[in-house]
Amino acid sequence: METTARAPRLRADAQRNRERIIAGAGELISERGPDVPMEDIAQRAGVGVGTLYRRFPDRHSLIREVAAEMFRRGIALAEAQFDAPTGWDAVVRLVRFCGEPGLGELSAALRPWLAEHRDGDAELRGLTMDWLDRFERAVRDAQDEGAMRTDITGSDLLRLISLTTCRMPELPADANRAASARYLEIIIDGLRT
Amino acid sequence: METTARAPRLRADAQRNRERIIAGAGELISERGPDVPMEDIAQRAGVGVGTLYRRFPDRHSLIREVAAEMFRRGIALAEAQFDAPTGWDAVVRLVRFCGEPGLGELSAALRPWLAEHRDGDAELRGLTMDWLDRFERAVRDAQDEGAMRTDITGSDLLRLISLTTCRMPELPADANRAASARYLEIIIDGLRT
Amino acid sequence: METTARAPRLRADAQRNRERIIAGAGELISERGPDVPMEDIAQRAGVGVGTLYRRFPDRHSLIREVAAEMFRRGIALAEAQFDAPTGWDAVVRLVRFCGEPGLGELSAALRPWLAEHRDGDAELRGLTMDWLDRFERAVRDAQDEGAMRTDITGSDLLRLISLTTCRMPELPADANRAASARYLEIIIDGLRT
Amino acid sequence: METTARAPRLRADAQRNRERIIAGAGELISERGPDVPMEDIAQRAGVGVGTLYRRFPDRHSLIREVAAEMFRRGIALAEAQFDAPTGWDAVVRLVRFCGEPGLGELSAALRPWLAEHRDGDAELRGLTMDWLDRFERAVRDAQDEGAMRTDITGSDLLRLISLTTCRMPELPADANRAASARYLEIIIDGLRT
DNA sequence: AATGAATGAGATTTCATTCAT
DNA sequence: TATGAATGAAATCTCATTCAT
Repeated sequence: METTARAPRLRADAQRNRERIIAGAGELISERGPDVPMEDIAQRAGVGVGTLYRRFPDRHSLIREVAAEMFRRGIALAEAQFDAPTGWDAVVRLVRFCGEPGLGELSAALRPWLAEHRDGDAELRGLTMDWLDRFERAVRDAQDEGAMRTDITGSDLLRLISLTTCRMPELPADANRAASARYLEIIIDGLRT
Repeated sequence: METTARAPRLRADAQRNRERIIAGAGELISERGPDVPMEDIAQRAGVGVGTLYRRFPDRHSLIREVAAEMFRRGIALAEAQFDAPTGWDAVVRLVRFCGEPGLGELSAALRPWLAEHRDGDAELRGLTMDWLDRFERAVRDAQDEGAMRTDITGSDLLRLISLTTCRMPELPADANRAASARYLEIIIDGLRT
Repeated sequence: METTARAPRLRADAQRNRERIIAGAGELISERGPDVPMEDIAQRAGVGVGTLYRRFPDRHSLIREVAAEMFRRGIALAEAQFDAPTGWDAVVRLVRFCGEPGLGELSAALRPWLAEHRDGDAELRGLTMDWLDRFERAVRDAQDEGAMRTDITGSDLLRLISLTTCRMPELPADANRAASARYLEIIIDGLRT
Repeated sequence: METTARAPRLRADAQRNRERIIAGAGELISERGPDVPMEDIAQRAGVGVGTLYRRFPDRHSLIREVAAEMFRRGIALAEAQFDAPTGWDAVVRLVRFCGEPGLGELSAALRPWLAEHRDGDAELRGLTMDWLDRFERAVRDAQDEGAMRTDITGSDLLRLISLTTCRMPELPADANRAASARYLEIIIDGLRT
């Protein structure tokens, strides 16, 4: 199955570059926000700027793709949870996935950008709805099993998870890191019936 | 008592300019992030860039002041709660204050900047500690009164409040707004013993 | 009387820069076409690129202004011919003006650009119509005096004048120059009754 | 007889590519000037850039060939007029040929490029001289027959023909088209004795 | 002191040309 | 041989900061 679909299938090396660009861009955006220079992104991916621009005509379309890919990963993961032993396990895995440093930081860094652009972008809107949808379905399954408290919706839970990754500037850096892990466990515990 | 401390007290109009710049910068940073052009900030404040630079030698020192002022307002508010009828009332007011759209958005927008710069800036570090401190004191007072549950610290509460203002890009804009208000009430309710 | 009108009147030095930019851009475009680097245009005008861009937000709007100014000069000249002793003199002056190296070359160099953009630009359309109009009026005056043959319209004449400045690549450069001067005289002679 | 001369005769398909490139480049240059991207030229010709560069080592040599081919076609046409019933017929055909939309526009678009490069390029110089030569010979033949006025040389006539194709930006697009056809007829009529 | 013009370094983007597939 | 991916130099454009008015 294709990850990116569209367009007349890339040559193997080009596809590899595309993936490295998306991955590298994700890292850099996590570290330094969505304004990080295109040149740096190219460098991180080990390609020239030209290659970056051949794949993504401008910064906007690159960031868009980074965001889209992030949601696609989430959706694929949710999809894969069909074979999880129980619905509860599926939810726990999804929650941990969202809390992973890579993903949590990226999604925090993209939050303002997405708030600005999501509504004008049909595909992105579709992806976020899709993601939210599967996430909520997983939650409902766990609730139907009786394993998870029922006074919380999927989107409540997503919001709670974001606590995990946001760093409070009132606290020193290590206090933040410690708190994040702690919150993740608290949340998972708190979800049990 | 001086609001701004330091420096040889400004002429009245200069002081007014300074305030308009800080206020305007706060708004723009909330709307468009801390990279918004200096020229736009000056315009929003109704002054020329020259004036902006006369007051703040560079972008860093301006943002720093915007952040500092934000904490000073919080500290002043906490201070003023000495006369609140009960400690619980004081906490509720502080929580609502943090949830105010203006403030909540600004602090969300400044979060990455602060995470990056707070540690190298003694005054800012002092202010955040001071703010956190008074906030925690208010919490403790309310807890001592027996009005507030005791398994939550001041910094836990601050983090919880941030749920109130963060917009989830998975949700459409109005769903976010609705959720924010709802969370604020849930949090306040949930704090009661 | 203001040449450029619009906008809140520029400071004296800024106005001077604006004029130097337009003039320099006109020269460079004549010499090297409408694609000359903006950096070179700035340099020719003795300013930094930044200044160029402050005055003209992008290449398009600069070229547009160069073209507009060219037509404004033509219109002003036509206007000034009210006091020419006879209508015939007015026409001769206008014809020579169009044939002047500065103007003729610029208008030749701008021809493709204008063909592409004139129709989408109301002000430019207005200016070209205005110019054509006054030119034709001058022609009619000379014809009414009986000094000029009547089987040629203003726009025919304009087209003829363009012969004067276009260089035929089939001929060596000096043959072209010689031919140009010769054509100008032939045209003027040929217009007499 | 070879059209392209030089080089070790191309394979049939390579030859076809070469021709499509020249043709496509001619069209694009007419439409968008000699700076049109190489990638677009390749696309118009239905080949990859690589193929384009295999045939023409750089942009200069491509445009050079487009121009050369244009002159070669003119020369061939003039050559073919040996069998025209009269010299006058030959001239009329040549004039119409130069006025053809495809050719007229291309030659107008190439004019500045040729003015810049012709002198440094012996083959191009030779071709233009050759073309001019045969054109003038045709004119002389017609004049010798007594069918054409004698106060006009071949190069005057070429210049006149350019009136036919040049678009005056002072006029709207359709006025230009109408005028072009009209001029062509006027010129042919005007050439008669 | 206030203004907004000027500057130029740096970011974005394009495209001629080379080279791996 | 044909293709189109990769490259990087050069162009466009933005904006923090300085400086003349």
